[in-house]
Amino acid sequence: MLAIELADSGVGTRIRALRGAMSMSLRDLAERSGVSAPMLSQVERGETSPTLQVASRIAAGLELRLSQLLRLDEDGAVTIVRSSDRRKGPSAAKSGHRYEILTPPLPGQRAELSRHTLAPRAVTGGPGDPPMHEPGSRETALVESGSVALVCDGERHVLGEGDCVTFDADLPHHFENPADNNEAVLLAVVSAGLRRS
Amino acid sequence: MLAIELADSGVGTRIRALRGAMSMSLRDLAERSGVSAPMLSQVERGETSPTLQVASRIAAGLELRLSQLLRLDEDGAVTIVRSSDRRKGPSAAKSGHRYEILTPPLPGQRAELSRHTLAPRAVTGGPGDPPMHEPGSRETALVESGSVALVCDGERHVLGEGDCVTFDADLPHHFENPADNNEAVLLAVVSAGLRRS
DNA sequence: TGCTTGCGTACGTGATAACGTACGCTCGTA
DNA sequence: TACGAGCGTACGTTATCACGTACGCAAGCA
Repeated sequence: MLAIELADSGVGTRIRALRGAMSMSLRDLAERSGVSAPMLSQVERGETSPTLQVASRIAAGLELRLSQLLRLDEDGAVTIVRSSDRRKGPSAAKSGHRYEILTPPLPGQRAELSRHTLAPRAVTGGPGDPPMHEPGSRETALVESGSVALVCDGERHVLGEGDCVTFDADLPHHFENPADNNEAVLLAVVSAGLRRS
Repeated sequence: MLAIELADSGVGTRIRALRGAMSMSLRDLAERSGVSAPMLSQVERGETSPTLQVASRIAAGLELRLSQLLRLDEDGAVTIVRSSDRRKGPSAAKSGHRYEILTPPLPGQRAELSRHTLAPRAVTGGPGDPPMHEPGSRETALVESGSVALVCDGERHVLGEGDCVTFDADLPHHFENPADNNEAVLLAVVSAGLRRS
């Protein structure tokens, strides 16, 4: 009816380009994929939206996984967060702890990278800080400069510049800067726990 | 007819799991996605193979891109190219690229942190470098010092010091140091694709 | 010119995807 | 027990996907 360009998500154009790049005819790809040549033609021109079944077969004929084929036409495969354009935590007015999140706020993001700066004697875990982590998540922290103490589940571990620590992020924990004069900077990677089914 | 399990690529099961994780009913997702509840039910049970159109709408209702949704069920079937067994990469004798892996080789580790150093004009992806990443994985790179160009899926992105980029790590990609004089250092976080539940 | 070979696309038919409606089911609640 | 309210699924109809066939077209060769 009104399906003027509903199906045109760009996949068709991409398929045609890939097929051309492999110098295959519609019938060639038809034989490889098990999808009829007229069907391929319609899909390539965006006149119809194939089912996942046939789309998967088409991708296979192009020696791709369907997700790979589709991803080519989805923006967001590459996301750049400029140093000037960061999500920042609250300023370190009182706590002496400030941080910025380096990874974009995309769904499907499974690891979050953040940089934390601790003033002398400052401690993470103040009000406004990310309170806790999802069960099953793990955290890796790399000391960029200065010195940092990790207090995790009651135990205290002192880390020097360049040291790297990995621990279960769903345990109660916080970082401290034990120095009296020097700022400390650390990078934290929090990887989410696996989803339950 | 014979369509016993033709449509069962597992995506239905995955949709049902994701919907449950968000504690949504079929009608909830129906409203969000614009796909009827009975249709969703059939898709979830693998009784029918949705078109790319509706599959895309379903993914949107789950706040995912279709490629992300599909990728979750494809990783199990694919051969895994392990990045590296050793903790340290080869010395940068010729390529001008050396790296070290900062995270421990523990089972259950879902994010790997590594630091890469690129000599002037050096390029990653040489022989001995980790060739590619597991399907479904994503990579985040932070430029510690110098300047770096990311070439991902044919497109080139130039990053300055402090910039951070996130992209699908199973796309063909490599880093270059475009400078003639200065070394470049970058941190890379590779988060593995989700495994089957 | 005429024939052949290959390309991509219009056509008509059967299969099926997608919809709206309505049913059976398990809960809390009166 | 009765009764909504919520869930997921069976049913029948319509839209359309997917196929096989057949057509128009351009290029290579007698």
